[in-house]
Amino acid sequence: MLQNPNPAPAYYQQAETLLVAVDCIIFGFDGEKLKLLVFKRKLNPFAGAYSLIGSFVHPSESTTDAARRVLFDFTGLQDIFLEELHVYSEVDRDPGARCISIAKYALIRVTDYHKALSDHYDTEWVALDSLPELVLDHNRMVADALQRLKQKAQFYPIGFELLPKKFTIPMLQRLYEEIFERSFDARNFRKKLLSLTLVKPLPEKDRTTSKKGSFLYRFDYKKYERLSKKGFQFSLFKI
Amino acid sequence: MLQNPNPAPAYYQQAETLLVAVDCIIFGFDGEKLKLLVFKRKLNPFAGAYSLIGSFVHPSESTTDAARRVLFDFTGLQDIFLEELHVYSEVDRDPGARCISIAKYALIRVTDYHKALSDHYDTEWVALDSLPELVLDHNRMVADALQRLKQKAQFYPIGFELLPKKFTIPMLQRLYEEIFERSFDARNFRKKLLSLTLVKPLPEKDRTTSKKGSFLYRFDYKKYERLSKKGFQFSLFKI
DNA sequence: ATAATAAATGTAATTAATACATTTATTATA
DNA sequence: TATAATAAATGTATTAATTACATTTATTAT
Repeated sequence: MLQNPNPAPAYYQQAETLLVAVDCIIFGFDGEKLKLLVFKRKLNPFAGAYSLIGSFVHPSESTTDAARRVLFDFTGLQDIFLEELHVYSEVDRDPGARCISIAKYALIRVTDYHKALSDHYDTEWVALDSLPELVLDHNRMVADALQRLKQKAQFYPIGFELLPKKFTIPMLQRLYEEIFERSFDARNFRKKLLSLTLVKPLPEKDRTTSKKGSFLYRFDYKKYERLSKKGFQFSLFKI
Repeated sequence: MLQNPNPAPAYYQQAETLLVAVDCIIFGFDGEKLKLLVFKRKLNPFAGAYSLIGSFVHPSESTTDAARRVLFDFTGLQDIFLEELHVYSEVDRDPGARCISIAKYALIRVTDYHKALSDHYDTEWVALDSLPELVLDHNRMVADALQRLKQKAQFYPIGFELLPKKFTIPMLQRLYEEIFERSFDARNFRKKLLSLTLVKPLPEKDRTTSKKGSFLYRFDYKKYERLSKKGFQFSLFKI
């Protein structure tokens, strides 16, 4: 990286600064439905209304730092899937101030979340198909994030971030059916998944959904990384 | 959208503001090679160095407005493909000031650019495989944009934004070979393209590259929009 | 012992992708 | 005016991937 040869503070000083926020679209899957974690605001502005979980970005942190900070504060979770969605910067998007928001979406394992200790009891999981009205442009952010989730999940194995680390094939199928709003043939789904050889069978069964029980599997992230470096393209179905 | 019921300026006033910039990764294709439009800085900071084309975001404009403003200033072009790439916000990314940059990539038709009158003669097209060193984290931005271009071009018909509106099939194939750094079989490429029925044949030929001449086609954006709303997924090849 | 339930399994038919060589239209040159 | 040179255009057979579809299995509760 070139180092600045002639620092010219005047160049920067004549530019105007803006408020910069991050807002997190936090998805979860309870085994049945896709859910969104929202925040019921206790304080102004927008006291009593629902909003995404967010914060202003401090000068001493990157936008990723800020997002991870609020995710930790609100869920107690670290090391979760987090990816930038889009910058929302319309001049009139926030009537309170000129503020741009960098939206990021996160995928969390609801099972881990339940265990995690959070000091926030003002968060709520809501079903994506019956979202409340959210403040500002947050409903738009959620709609965009959902579209991105669909796009991304079609060619990247990010669905596994929403399941417990040990999952069954029927669980994964239900998640895919929920994300893509369509059904899959159980035989073909299983066959295609196993043909990728990216899930490792475990000698254990999950017995919460049937008497027979269903074998548990684990996604092999290392193998996926190796293959994708060689040009492998993950996909479980053709549109 | 909920309107702010209790404006609370104090909430905003206690937050710190940041400098926000946009930087544009501008791709072009000259029929042979992928090119990047860069700016040779005449003034400080970084006088004499190469940089992406960018600007600070004014409080009175969105980040898209800002990007379109600089694109127009530097190329004279409007209505070009422009999409957000990523927010670069590492605390130490700019030694001159705490400044985040929203990188956007643009695809332009070099043929149009040559015609456009621009009052900037300090821009240069450089080949992507022999990029100069750029200021700050701009080389990283270009690398990320190139990766995004590959990803996006695989499932969206954005390659057509880099070609003249009337193009030949061999031209398109050369562009794809350049983007994906691989070769395609001319028969299979043509067959696949025509099977999508998204390019309309014209009764004209381009004779700049052969004595025989090659028929010109036009991409049918309206048909593509219609089909993609029904779930159609554009793709010219399997990885 | 039987009923009930979700999990697990295989094959044939269809569709899509790949590999591969010759002819065509045209211009420049002998 | 015949020939050489050049890039464009074309078809088929093989292989791989996707789809459609119905029965058996393991287990628990009755």
